[in-house]
Amino acid sequence: MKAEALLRELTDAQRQAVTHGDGPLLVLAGPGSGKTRVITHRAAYLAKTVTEPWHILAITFTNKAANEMAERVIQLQIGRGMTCCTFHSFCARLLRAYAERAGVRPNFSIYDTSDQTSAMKEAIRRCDLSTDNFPPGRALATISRAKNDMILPEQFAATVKDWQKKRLATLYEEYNQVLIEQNALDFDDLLVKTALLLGNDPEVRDELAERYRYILVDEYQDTNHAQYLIARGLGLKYENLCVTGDPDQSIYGWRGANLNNILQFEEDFPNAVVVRLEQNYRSTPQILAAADAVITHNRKRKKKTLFTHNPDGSSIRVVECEDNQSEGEYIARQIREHVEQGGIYGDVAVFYRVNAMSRSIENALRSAHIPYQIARGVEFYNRKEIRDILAYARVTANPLDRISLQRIINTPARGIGKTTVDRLFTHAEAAGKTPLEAISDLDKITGITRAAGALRSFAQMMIDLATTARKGTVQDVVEFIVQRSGLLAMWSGAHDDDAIDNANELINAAAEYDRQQSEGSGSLEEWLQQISLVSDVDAIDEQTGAVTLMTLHAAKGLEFDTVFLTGVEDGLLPHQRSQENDAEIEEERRLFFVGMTRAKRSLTITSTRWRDFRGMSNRTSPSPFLYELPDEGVERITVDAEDEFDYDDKDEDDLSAKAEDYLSWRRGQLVRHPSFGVGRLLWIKPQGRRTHAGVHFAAYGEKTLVLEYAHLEPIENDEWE
DNA sequence: GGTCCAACATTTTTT
DNA sequence: ATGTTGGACC
Repeated sequence: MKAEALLRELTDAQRQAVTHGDGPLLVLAGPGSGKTRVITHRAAYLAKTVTEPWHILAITFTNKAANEMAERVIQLQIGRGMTCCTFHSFCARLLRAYAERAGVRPNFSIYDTSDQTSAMKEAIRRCDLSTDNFPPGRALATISRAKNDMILPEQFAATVKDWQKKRLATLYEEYNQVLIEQNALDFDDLLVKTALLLGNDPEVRDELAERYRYILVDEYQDTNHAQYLIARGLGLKYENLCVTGDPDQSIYGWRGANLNNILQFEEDFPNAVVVRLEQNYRSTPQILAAADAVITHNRKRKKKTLFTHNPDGSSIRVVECEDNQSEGEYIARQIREHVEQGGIYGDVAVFYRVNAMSRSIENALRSAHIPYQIARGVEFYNRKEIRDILAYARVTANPLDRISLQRIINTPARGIGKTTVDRLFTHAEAAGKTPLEAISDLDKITGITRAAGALRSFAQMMIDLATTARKGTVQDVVEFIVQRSGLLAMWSGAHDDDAIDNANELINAAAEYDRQQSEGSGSLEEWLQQISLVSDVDAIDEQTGAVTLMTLHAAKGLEFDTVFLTGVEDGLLPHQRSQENDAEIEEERRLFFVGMTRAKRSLTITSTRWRDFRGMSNRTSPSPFLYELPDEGVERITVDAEDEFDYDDKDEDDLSAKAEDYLSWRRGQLVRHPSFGVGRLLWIKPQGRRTHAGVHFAAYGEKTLVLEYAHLEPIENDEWE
C-alpha cells in the first residue's frame, strides 16, 4: 500500500493529523470522531514516509487496545516492529532492560493490590502502628496518589504537618522498604522508577529517544504526572510526540490523572500543532445531542462543537423501573426484542457504575437465557487457586518474594507452621540468604526440629521447579507446580473441581503464551509480568456473540450498537463518594457522557425507585444528570410492577406469601424470624410485588426484610407479656 | 499444627 | 448477601 492510499477516506482534519510529520501534535478528538483510525493511519504513514516501524512507540490505555492497534497497523502493511503497549507494560519492560541503571533487579515481582495490602500490613506492624488507626487500604490509596504525583517519601514527609500525616510518611518509607527487600514493585513504582530513570540518566534517555523517534500517546487526558514525565522524557529530544485525547472523557482523576497534562500541552510544547476532530461518525444525532446537552453543564471544560451527519435514529429512552429485578427484566426483554428484530447479542452492552451491580443484571440475563460476558479479566487471576499457583512461579522467578513464599510454604499443608516460618525468615535475614537458601543450613537454626524434613523436601521441590523453569516452557512450569507441589492432590481430595478447572485454564493460558513467543523469546518473568498487568477489558471478545457487561470506566474507548446505561440514580451516578466538590461531580458527569457516547444507534438509560444493596433495599431518587437531558429526542418511560408481572416466571412461584397476607400486621407487632429470633415490627410497606418491613431484633438491631422471603411468623403480644 | 466457625468489612472507579 | 480473615478449639 502506498502512503497516499492511506489518506483516502479521511476528512481534512483527520488527514492533517495523519500527515503531520515532525514536531509535537495534539489531537483533540471528540467521541466517535475516528481517533483510532487517525492513530493507526498516522503510525502507518510515518513508517512509510519518514521512519521505520521500530522507531514508533504507541502507548494505549489497555493491552486490548494495544493489541488491536498492532494488528491494524500490520493490516496497513507497514511490517512489524512497531511497539504498542500500555504505560505499565512499557515501563515493566524498560525496567527489566535497564534494571541496573534504574536501581532494580530484572526479575522483580509486580505486586498487585492484595500483595500490596500484605506488604502494607507488615509496614504498619514494623512502625508499631495499628491497622485500626491506619487501614491498609487507605494508607495505600494515599501512597499511591503520592507516587502518581511523583512525590517521593522524603518530599511527602517534608510537606506534612499533622500527626496522622507524619505517620503516613513513615509508613510510605517503610512500605517502600518492605517492597525493596522483596525485590518487588507495585503498579505505581513501575511508573515512578521509569520516570526517575528517564529524568536522572541522560544516557538512557538519549538511547530511548533514538530508539523511539515517534511517540503516540492515546487517552492523554487520563495520564497522571508520572506518566506525563515519562512521555515528556521520551519525547523531549525530537519533540515528535503526538498525544490524543478528549478532556470531556477524563474519568481517572481519582487515580491521579491530571487534566492539565492535555490542557497545557500547547504550553509545554509551544510549537505544537493542534488538530480538532469534532465530527462524530458513531452515533445518531439524538444520542450525540443528548450527550452534548449533558456535558455542557460542566463549567471547567474547553468548549467543543460536536456534530454528526449520521441519519436520524430513534429517541433515546430514559426508563424508570421499580427495583433491581425489574430493571434487569426490562433490559432482558429489550435485548430479546432487539434480537427478534434481527439484532445480535454481540451488539449489546450493559454499563453500570459499580461492579456490585453486575449481579442483578446477570441474574436477569441468565433467567432469560441471554448469553453474556463480563469484563473481569483480573477476577480469574484473583482466585485463590490461581494465586497459589502463581505464587510458586513468582518465588521461582524472584526468590526474595517473601509474600509469595509465605503463601505457598505451607499450601498445601505440609507441616510447616508459623513459628517455623518466622525462625526461617529471621535466620535467612541474619545470614543474608534467601529463605529457600537458608533451608540448606537447617541445623544452624535453633528450634527447628520437627519441621526439618518437611522443609528439606519443600526446598528440593522448589529446586526442581527452578530447573524446570530454566529448561522448560512456561507451560512446563505451571504443570510442574500443579502436579508436584501437591496442589492438585489437595483439590482432588477436597473434590474442588472448580479449582482443577481453573488450574487447567491457567495451563492453557501458559501454553497459549508459549505458542505466541518466537523461539526462546518468552520467559517466566515476562509471562508473570504480562498477567500482572491484565486489565478487566482485556478479557472481552467482540466475537463471542454475547451481551457485554462492564463498568462505565471499562467502557472507555469502546462502542456498541445498543447500550443500556443502568443505575442512573443519585448516589450511584454521581456516586455518593464523588459529591464532595464540583470537580468530582464534573468527573461523574463525564463518566455519564462517556457511557452515552458509546452507543451507535440505541441508547437506554435506566434507573430504579428501590435499589437493593448488601441485602438492604433503599429508596432512591433519579440522578440529577437525568434532568440535564433535552426533551427532544428523549422518551421517558415508567415501568410499573404490574406491567411485568409474569406468572410464567419461576421466581414468582417462590413467593411464599402474598402482600394481602400482611394487611392485618401492625406496627409494634411481635414477630419471630427463623434465625434472628423475636423482633418488633417498626414499619411495613408494599413495594411492587413485594412487601418490605423494618424489624428491630434485640440481638441484631434493625433489619430491613422482604416479607415474602423472610418467613416471619406473627406472635400474639400477650404470649410474651 | 490444623480445622472449623464467626465476626467483619466491603471497592466507586483500575494499572 | 457474600466472601474473607482471625480466633477458638481439637
